[in-house]
Amino acid sequence: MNTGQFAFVINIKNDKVIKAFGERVRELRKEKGLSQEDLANKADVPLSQIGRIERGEVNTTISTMYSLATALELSLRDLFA
Amino acid sequence: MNTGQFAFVINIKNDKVIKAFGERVRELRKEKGLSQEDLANKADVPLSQIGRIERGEVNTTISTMYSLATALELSLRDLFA
DNA sequence: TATAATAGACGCATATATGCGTTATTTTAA
DNA sequence: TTAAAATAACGCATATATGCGTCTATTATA
Repeated sequence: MNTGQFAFVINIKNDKVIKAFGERVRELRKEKGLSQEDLANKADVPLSQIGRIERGEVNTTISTMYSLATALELSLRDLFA
Repeated sequence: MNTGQFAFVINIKNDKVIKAFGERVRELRKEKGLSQEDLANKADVPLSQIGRIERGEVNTTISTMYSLATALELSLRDLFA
């Protein structure tokens, strides 16, 4: 009958770090008074990607991190608490 | 006749940051007196990947960066000069 | 030298980040 | 409560990071 519920969990490795990074980006973005769209435009990173990053859904690359840091007027170092 | 030479350049975006990161990893690894293989084992990152990272050939993810930082007994923050 | 240790350089498969677009949901303000 | 703004959540294509293995080249040491 197959009426059950299903859940899938993928990509567990260092998952807490990824979540924490997303929260940090969100926090920094708000401190600067930017919307996700503002940040997307400034950093030249797609809006949908900003969302995925902040929700901790993706394992962001250093290149994207650098684009975000620059848009937030921070050093790469300061992206990390 | 097509006897010329060809060269391909890919993935230019933030390329200097990627190079600088590789150099930083190499420097920190040597400071700790570790071979690439030592670091690969400690961080549970494939040896070939350590090489690619140090040579600036790959756009490393935060998850891998965290594994490296931990193996080097550093914070993620300190992976950046 | 030679030998070992280390690093570089491939090739290949798989997983997934990115990039772009669209629609739904939630939040904020009027 | 309604409209607008912001964010979430999809779908899909493409590029590429990772993971694993193997082989070559370089460097250090006996």
